[in-house]
Amino acid sequence: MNLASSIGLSTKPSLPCLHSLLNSYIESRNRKQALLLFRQLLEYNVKPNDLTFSLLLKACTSSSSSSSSPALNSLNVKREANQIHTHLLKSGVDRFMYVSTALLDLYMKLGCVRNAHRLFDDMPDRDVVSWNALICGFSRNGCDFEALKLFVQMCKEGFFPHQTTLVSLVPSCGRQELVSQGKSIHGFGIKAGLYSDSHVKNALTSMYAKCADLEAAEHLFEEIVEKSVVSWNTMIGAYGQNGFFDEAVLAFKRMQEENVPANLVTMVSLLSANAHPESTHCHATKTGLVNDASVITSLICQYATRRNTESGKLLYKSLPQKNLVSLTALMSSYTEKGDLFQVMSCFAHLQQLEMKLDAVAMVCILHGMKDPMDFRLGLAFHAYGLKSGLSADSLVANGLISLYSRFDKIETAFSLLSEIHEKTLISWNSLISGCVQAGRPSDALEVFFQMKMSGHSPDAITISSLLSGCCQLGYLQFGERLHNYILRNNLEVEDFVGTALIDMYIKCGRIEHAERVFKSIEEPCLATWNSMISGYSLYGLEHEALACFSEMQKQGIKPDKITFLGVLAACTHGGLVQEGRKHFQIMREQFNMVPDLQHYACMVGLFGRAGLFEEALMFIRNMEMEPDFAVWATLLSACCIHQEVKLGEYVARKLFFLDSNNGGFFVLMSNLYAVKGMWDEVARVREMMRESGGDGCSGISVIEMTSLEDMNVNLSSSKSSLNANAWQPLLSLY
DNA sequence: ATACCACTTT
Repeated sequence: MNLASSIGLSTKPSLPCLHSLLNSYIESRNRKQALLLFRQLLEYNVKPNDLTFSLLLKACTSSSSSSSSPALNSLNVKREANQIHTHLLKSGVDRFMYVSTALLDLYMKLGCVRNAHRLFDDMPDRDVVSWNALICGFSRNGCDFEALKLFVQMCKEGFFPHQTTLVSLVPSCGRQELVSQGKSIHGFGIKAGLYSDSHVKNALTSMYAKCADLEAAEHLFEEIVEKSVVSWNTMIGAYGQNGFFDEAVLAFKRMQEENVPANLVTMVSLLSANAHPESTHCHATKTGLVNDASVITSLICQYATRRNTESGKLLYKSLPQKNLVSLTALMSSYTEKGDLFQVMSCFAHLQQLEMKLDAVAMVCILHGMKDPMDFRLGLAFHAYGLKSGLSADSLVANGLISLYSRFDKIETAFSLLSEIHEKTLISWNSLISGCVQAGRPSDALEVFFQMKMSGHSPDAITISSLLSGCCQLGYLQFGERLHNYILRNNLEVEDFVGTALIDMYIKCGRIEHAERVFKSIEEPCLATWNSMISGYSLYGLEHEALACFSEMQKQGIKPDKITFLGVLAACTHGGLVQEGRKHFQIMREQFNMVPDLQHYACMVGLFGRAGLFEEALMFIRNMEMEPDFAVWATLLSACCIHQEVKLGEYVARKLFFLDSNNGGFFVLMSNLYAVKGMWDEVARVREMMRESGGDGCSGISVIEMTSLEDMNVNLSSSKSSLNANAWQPLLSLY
């Protein structure tokens, strides 16, 4: 095929003419056309010179650095770079330092660090710019130590760094271990007079922010006289990355007051700092930035975390070029909502577009399967993972482990774990928390011992999973050992571990220990407050629960539905009718929450126990949803307390029609008749119970010996009463 | 003529 005709040239073109064509392709960022033109030039036997190669390389770099080109790292592009390299050597243009430097830069942008380094070594001459390109390349490809070493080597060889050198090198120090190197470079810049450039200050600001030294970042930022968009973006990002979300939004406002127009990075940084998607969306629409794919994706993500799937969907539709990241964000918002159907239609959409899942998208889908009905679907995606090779990815493997354990297929989860070559702590944690969530805490402990034997040390996630396993088993002693482990290893008692510890002590009957842990936490999070409130409530300490609730609000923590469940339960246990009414009202009116059935059941219990049956019935009538079994059962148990036979019978009938298999109400009814001495009725209920095949209630209690001495006594006196084997691993734990 | 700072999804 004649390439010339495809481009539209019929006669042998002159070199200047080709150069001006190349220039136009650079402007339109058309890498493909530039390459075609180059091939055509070779067909016509036109000899390219240094400028030709310079333009060609420029066309390649400018196109691949733009985010619109998804194939940045594709094999094709790398092969093209190699071919250009060959032609460059053949035509002897490699003697031009600037052309070789441009090629070096292209290699670095494609991630071919070794090729770039070799090219640098082969260069007969180098200047500061070649050194800069090399250092920058290493730095951008994550080879931070090498970048620093090269900087030293460059200085030793007598090249004096430019401001550009520093700008390229400083990002390599954006991690805590290298902060002192970063400070040295900062000092070097001041001494060497390379400090006037705002680029250097921007880079340093960002570096300090990444090292979590926000004060230094702020200080530098204020030093910048002419703050550019990049300076502002850096500072917004700095606040966001360090969790100072309000400050990020304030910085954005200041930026607007100083009339610096925002760009797409501003929007993205602002959104990643948890800014309101609505107002950011509005700003992006006004400025036209909403047409940018990365802005749209960030918006979808932010809407997703707020479960606004509708806006996410609309935004996704507005994308001219669909991409997997946006779709994953959309899928995760459906996952959060528990709408697996929508997740699946996203997947179907993805297949229509002939896109493939990546590890993140796969994990997102796996995460969405929670219902036992979804298990077959889970198997199908496991198969997808095997066929596509995704299941080899550690993220996916861990996702599969927790999927199988969620469906109570612990054995499969075990074998998946055993197939992982390099088991990470995360893999072990997936299985441990999977076992706990599947209600198999003993298996979780078993896995934990295996993990210890394979040489891994537990982290906060391991510990908190195991602690919640202890709750299920009532293993106070093991819980205490875990607490000791935390203290001995100086693990931070933060949100998860703190809450798990408090829960464990509460469930194991040690409210005073729970209290002590709670008081040791400086800034308890919502979940921690919730645990403490419902703990007090469980122990019948209603006044402590209410005091805790008001203290929490004083600290500026906004309660959620779970908080109110604890608060209402406390009122119910303590018979605080007025307080209960008040808090129910606060929940609805002040916090705009729609109560769940559990909240209603609590209130019905509150009224019922106080003997306010009329109010209880009125309350049920006014509910905005159908009362469920628990709501009526609560009322029935209140009838037992107050020996309300007539109402009890009415409620029992309701319960029977709601769920005749749940025999709990037979027992309640029989108790009610027994209290009243209505023995014939008792017999009748017992008969009905036998007929229905239910056994009333089956329950288990878990208790634990309080000290090792007690246990040893028990073990020696009657071994059969306690499973000694179960304890052995606990005793030889550390 | 060649090099540079700010950036999202589990």
